[in-house]
Amino acid sequence: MKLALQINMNPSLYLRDPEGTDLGKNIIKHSIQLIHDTGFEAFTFKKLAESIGTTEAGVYRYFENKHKLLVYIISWYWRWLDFQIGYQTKNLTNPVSKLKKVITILATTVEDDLMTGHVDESILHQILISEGSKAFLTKQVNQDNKQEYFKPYKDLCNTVGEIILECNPKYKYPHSLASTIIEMAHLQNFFMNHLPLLTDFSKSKDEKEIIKYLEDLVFNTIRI
Amino acid sequence: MKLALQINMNPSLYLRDPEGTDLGKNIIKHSIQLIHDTGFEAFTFKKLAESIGTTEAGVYRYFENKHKLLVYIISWYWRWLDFQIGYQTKNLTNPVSKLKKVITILATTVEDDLMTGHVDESILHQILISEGSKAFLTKQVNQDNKQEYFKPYKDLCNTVGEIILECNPKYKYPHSLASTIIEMAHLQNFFMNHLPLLTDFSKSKDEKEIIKYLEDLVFNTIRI
DNA sequence: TTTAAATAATAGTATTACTATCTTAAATAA
DNA sequence: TTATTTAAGATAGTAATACTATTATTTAAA
Repeated sequence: MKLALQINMNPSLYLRDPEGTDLGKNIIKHSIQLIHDTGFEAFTFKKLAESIGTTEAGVYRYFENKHKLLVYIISWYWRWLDFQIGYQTKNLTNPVSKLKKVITILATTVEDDLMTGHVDESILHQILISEGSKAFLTKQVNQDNKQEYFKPYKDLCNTVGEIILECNPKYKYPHSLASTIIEMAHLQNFFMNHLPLLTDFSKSKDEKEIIKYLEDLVFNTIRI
Repeated sequence: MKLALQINMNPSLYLRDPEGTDLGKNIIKHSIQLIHDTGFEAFTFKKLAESIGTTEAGVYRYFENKHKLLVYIISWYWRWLDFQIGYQTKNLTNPVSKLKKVITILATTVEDDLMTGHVDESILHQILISEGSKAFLTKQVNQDNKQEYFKPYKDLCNTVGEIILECNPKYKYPHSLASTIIEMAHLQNFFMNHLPLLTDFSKSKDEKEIIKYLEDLVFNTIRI
């Protein structure tokens, strides 16, 4: 018996549902690995096809282009994070503990979740750090947004915003603070590892420091 | 008589100094316009050459590739911001006023500075919002960093960090908070205009709201 | 005035980002 | 069981990108 967590995705992101076939699952699995290894700029469908053992045309039958594949992968992770937050905070009654949990989830490199066979969440977390913002920092962002490509991000932001409001119902900027926490959980990690002088964690290079920084930022801001 | 502000750039960013010739200045001027119009992904040296009225080979004599040109442009703006902050805060004695000034400078779309003939700062500000993080979110970030490409960003971050410490010498994360302010001044602007549900400024779409959010964030965090 | 340097003009290459077509293999329906 | 749809594999082709190289022409400095 195998438990499976099914995350449902926006169908206009793909031509054929990658969850439905072995080749599809391989496309997801190998693209996560390859984007992580080479970076999104150098990532091509040809290299992906080679690493799977299929042809370029085979990949194109599933995804129109590499941008949509990136958005697929990134928004999959946003949904997964949203699910994790719901799951890991559902028994907590104290909103401050909830928010601390949220920060920890966002800022910690996760272990591979066995409930999602072909997706390695620990690599996905790295991709979100390095490539995440490339999903929306494009000229087509408004069109993509109309197609609801970023709904998972908005949902995640909303979940976090709700918890912020539980801590302090009068706080005026719950969504902005939520997106700040999410983005900074990733960006401070990138800076810590690659441009350490932009952070105060250059010595330890420890994720726990990022968590402490974010907790200090958030709880002072909402005055807890 | 013409006042000119000369910003000195890292020579390993270019093959020939673009500040030294008309063609060079045209490359900077038109690339700022073209990157803004088409986005960095669609920006090519061929299109740039056409818009200038020169040839592709002409551009390649100045810059090895479009990534270096982007880093050149972005780091020019970091330096300019750093200069602006120094200039506009030098007569302020109160550190809190200084920090407010900094936030305003970072979050406000500037007007074209006439001291820098061929550079339009208001467009550059837009480029920083949409393309800025692409300068460092690459696989080559460590190499680029060794070449000191991001020194202007670090200097800027340090300037802001110093002012934070003037406000509260005991605050523990001046660099991280500085990079958070800089990044969020840009990203909240992008979200406000393209993904408004990730912010709390969806109705007004007013930069002043971002400033208020950042001031609230910063001064509560450092407990002023 | 000579000479060196910068630019313009042109051509060429490997790779990328696709599209199209045709064949084969596997699953399903009649 | 056969017929038929459907997915996958194999191959080819194209326009654009990201360069490099070569030669000719103009401009500027010695």
